[in-house]
Amino acid sequence: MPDEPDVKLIDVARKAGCSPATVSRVLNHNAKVNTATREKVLQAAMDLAYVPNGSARSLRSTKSRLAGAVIPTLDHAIYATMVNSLQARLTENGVSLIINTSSYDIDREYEQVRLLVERGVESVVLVGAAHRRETIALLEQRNIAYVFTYTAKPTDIGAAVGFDNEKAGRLAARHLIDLGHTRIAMLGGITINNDRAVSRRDGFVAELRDNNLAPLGILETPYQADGGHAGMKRLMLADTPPTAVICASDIAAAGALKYCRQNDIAVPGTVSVLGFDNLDIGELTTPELTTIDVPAGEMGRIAADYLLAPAAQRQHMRIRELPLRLVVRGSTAALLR
Amino acid sequence: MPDEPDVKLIDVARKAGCSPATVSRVLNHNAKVNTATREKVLQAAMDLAYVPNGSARSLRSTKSRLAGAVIPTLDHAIYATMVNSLQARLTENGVSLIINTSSYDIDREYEQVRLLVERGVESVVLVGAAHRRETIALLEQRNIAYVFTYTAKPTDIGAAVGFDNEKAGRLAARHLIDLGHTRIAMLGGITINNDRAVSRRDGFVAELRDNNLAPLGILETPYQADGGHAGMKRLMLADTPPTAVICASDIAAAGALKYCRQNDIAVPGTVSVLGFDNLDIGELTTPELTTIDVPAGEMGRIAADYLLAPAAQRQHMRIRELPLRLVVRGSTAALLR
DNA sequence: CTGTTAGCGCATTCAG
DNA sequence: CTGAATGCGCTAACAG
Repeated sequence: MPDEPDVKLIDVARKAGCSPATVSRVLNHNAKVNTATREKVLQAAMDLAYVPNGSARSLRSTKSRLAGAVIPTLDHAIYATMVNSLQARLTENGVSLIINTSSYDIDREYEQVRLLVERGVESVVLVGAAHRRETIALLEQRNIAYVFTYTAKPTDIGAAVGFDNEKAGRLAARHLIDLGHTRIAMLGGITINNDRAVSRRDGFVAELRDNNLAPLGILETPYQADGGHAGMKRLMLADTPPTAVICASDIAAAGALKYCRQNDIAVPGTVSVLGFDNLDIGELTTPELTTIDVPAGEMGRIAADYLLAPAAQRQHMRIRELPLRLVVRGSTAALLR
Repeated sequence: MPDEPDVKLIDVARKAGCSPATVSRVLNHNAKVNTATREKVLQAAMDLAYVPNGSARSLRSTKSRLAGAVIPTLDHAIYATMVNSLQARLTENGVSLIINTSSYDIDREYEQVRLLVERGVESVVLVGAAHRRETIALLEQRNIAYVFTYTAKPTDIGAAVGFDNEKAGRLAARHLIDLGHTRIAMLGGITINNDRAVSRRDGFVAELRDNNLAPLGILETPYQADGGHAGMKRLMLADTPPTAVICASDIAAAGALKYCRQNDIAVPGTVSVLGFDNLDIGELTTPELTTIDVPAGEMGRIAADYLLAPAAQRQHMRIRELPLRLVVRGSTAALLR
């Protein structure tokens, strides 16, 4: 099946016996076109298996129906889930999504955004509130809509949909304090270039301080089971081991749990473990994980709605703080005396 | 910062004191250009923060540097991981990736592919070997490179990178047979529109038959923990419960494990449980999961390499069957008599 | 309601 | 090595 010369709009016009403009009208903004000719055009397009040329279309109309997302990685469910719903919502509205990953590196993020701009995206989804000046400047200058996710902290100009990471850190600490713990450690995320991890840590520390407590230790660990495992080991072998540990993610928490199981450390008897994200895995470990729910899917959906909204309406949608929810399961318990 | 009128190639030319053609040459195929003027052009482009217009570029050159992927969902690590490495490899080579999801529906898949064609993608990644005729015809007709993943079964014309799903089914069965099991059930994936689940089931049944065994039951379950939980329940409450169960994925297997734990059914003492995919979660359950490794990341990388290769070379890369690996951990054991 | 005209921004001929 | 000219396929004005 050799490639027949691509059929274009003008071929459809010829076959339908009308002008290219009319074909364009039928295929697009549905401006008033006689029903009879409309049918003929549609028929002709069908017969010829016509597929419009998006490049030509964008070039002429300066509308690309393209959006971009730059996320740290797709290899973590919390981002994959967000992108999944973002993509679904955008596609429902005829917008295609280009995805790029930054590996948590804001310089790479900038490069990727540049690429997206080059591709002609009309909107961009970013993660977090910390970005290079150039990134934002570029977006502003090209008049591209953008929104930050996983944060509720917009810049002067940017919008945000997500949650307050500091509150998240406080919420976690609060839960453990309420259970009577005083020796609380954190197995936090890597804070370099990750403003969300920073805020959560700060919130955690602040909440302890407000209760005249100090963290027993703050370790940073990648969002992986191994990291949680190794971190828990360090924590539990210390002179003064914690009675409660806040983990950067459910994955890390599951790794921490594994360390405890392997070493006959009772959870939550000896040490309480708190996860973060509310991933599926939290219900599959033994004990099941107490965690903080991150509404990833909803974030994707809302981000899409924001970007799809007419520019005028966007003003009123600039901050969308989603509620944080503590999910209490079996891995945390009151401190035994 | 109001939107200054977008700077275009001709502006760069003016600023650099040369013709647009020269600027184009500098920015692209690096055809011989005097080093001095090249520098001036680069400088001017920098100063003006010039970003080329991709649409115009593609329209003129008929090269879009765009690829597309249509996968069932991003909400399952096995696909997200593949896409993650696919994207990384493509980006390294200046190709952007548009992602669409089909929800395991080949009619939707066709729609998405059409959209991708419209966007001008030069190559497409699909999952599995079962697709609508129209999908393949469209790709062939437009001369778009495409590759199937998670399968080693190419069509007459399409390429494939993945593994033999029937072998996977057989491998799973083999492991349990070797352990002395005869009452073996399957908690398989939904087979509608999923040729891979079909093949794995067929391989499973075939291997049993080759050993004069018949499956004790085959249930279909979505790739979720709940499904595994519910399926395991049905299986274990049957008149003749199995002594070994093959699950569609590690997620389902983890759900099955949970059911057993809740009901004091010993794993692997009373029943062995075999997972599939080798996700992180497999090392975090109790017991840890015996599973079959699916090289998702490698698939993405290889698929990218295939699509990036010059058309001539692709002929020699059409099938790439990756090895399947049984990962034995604690959830399977020899049958006790 | 429909056709005609004129580019969108760029890469590619073809001459110099 | 460089410039001038010519559309890529389509849609937005403007007439009719």
